[in-house]
Amino acid sequence: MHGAMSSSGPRFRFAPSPTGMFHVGGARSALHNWALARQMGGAFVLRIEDTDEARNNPEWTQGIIDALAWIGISADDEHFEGPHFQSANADAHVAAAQRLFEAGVAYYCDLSGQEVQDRAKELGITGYDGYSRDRGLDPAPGRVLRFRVPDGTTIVHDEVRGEVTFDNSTIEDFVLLRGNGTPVFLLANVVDDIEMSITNVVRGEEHLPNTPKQQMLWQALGHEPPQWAHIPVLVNEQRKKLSKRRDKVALEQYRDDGIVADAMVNYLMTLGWTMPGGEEAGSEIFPWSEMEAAFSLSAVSLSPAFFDVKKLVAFNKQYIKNMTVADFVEAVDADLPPDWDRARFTEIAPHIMERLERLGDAPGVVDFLFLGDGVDPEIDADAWAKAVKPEWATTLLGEITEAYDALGADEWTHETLKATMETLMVAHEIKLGKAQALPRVAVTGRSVGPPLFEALEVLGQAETVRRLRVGMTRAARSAATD
RNA sequence: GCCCCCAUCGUCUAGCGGCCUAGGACUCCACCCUUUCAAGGUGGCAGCACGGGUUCGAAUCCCGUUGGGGGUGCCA
Repeated sequence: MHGAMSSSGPRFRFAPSPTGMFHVGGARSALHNWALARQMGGAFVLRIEDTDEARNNPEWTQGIIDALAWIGISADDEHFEGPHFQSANADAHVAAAQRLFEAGVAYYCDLSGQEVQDRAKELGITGYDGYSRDRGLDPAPGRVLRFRVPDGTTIVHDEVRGEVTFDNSTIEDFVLLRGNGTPVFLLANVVDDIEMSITNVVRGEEHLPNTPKQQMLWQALGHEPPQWAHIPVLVNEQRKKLSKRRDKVALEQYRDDGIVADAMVNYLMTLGWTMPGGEEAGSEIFPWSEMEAAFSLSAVSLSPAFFDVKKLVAFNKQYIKNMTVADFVEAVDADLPPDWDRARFTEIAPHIMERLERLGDAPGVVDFLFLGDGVDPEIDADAWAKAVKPEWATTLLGEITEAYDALGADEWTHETLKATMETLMVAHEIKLGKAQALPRVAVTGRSVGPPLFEALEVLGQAETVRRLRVGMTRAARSAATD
């Protein structure tokens, strides 16, 4: 699973914490790293940040790998490296902290969180005031190790935002090691990046405020900081950062909802970035290979983007429509009841592909073909009432039924079925659109569905005629009650 | 409160001083086509937050205001 480390190109990383479902924002970030690593012949390093919280991760880790694979980030690809686990590197984190302490750039403090707050309130400031900076405390249980933030300013060079300057006086002496001796994210993250020779950190904007701190750590540890890049966050309709509590953010959920992976990937890439050439093409739909080659951080927008499910679905429709029948049938297989005849489904598949918003909608539009012979579909009352209303409707239904019944087996094709109906309808001076209404409801139970004649061809002559006859009976009953 | 970031149609965006009476995509509406529904075609509604500068000329540069977002943990 560990990819080749032979490449000398840039090393990107994706470092999710295994806290559950895979966030769509994380997916976009992963895609950016993936595109860059591949186009530059570098590495995409997957590191699972499993410190604390979720300790037993095999399940979640596999979930992350599966989710990545779904959007095309394959662990088998030569550019893929990992997964590495942050927890396996705990000793190095502590050792780095130790070095920082010995070098005098970090010091111990015995104030509890509460005490820090109380002092701040008393002093009228916010955060930690550097109380223990010069107290020369030794390590001891309960004492935290803090970084001694130097005077001056820290300039972060960001590939999407340019230069961002922070006045160090606004950065408090932050914690490196907790009272129980364990490292915090800020430290562990930097130490791991250094150990894994990461050269490019591309992550969400929410990390921008952490960056000066991490940059100082890189330097204090004797390394040149990586090339930073902070991409804008994804927000909901309230313009708030997508949150697991309020919003539907799990990639897996969209997958289960019938969103095609390529559509998700394509849509995610349009958020904050525009594929060159899209305007001329009049479309934003592009194959991954082209987006991967064209993606550039300097072209990424600076503002948060709303994750619009409507547009995602529009993309999904496009992708479903453009699938091959074989791929489509394979993709919806899991959504189909096991007893449905796959061969029959394959016959009708081309006719429903351009009508679906989501893969999961497929069964619901063709279920009338899989009822089994002799089983009547459930007739929608409103649809039926509307279809029988015209005075010619019942008469025409009868004529069609007899004509279809009289057809030879080799004549049971959608062309003949259509031509037969057209011949009969002229006497009533109506168009095909109206003529097919009642037969459609009689056979399928609904007023909308796949093209009628194609569906009837698949259904077969015997069952079609049988249902039409049932329809005749029903029509007679409708007339009686009127 | 403090720090940082951001600001073009409802949404995602193109635009990087004159090509902009601001272009595309999604949504919505109308019409055409049509075997229902879709798809497709054509057209339409809709935007440079505001105020000052700079300039012959500003959506584009500068300043301010307002608005939004992110961060302010011994979470990651």
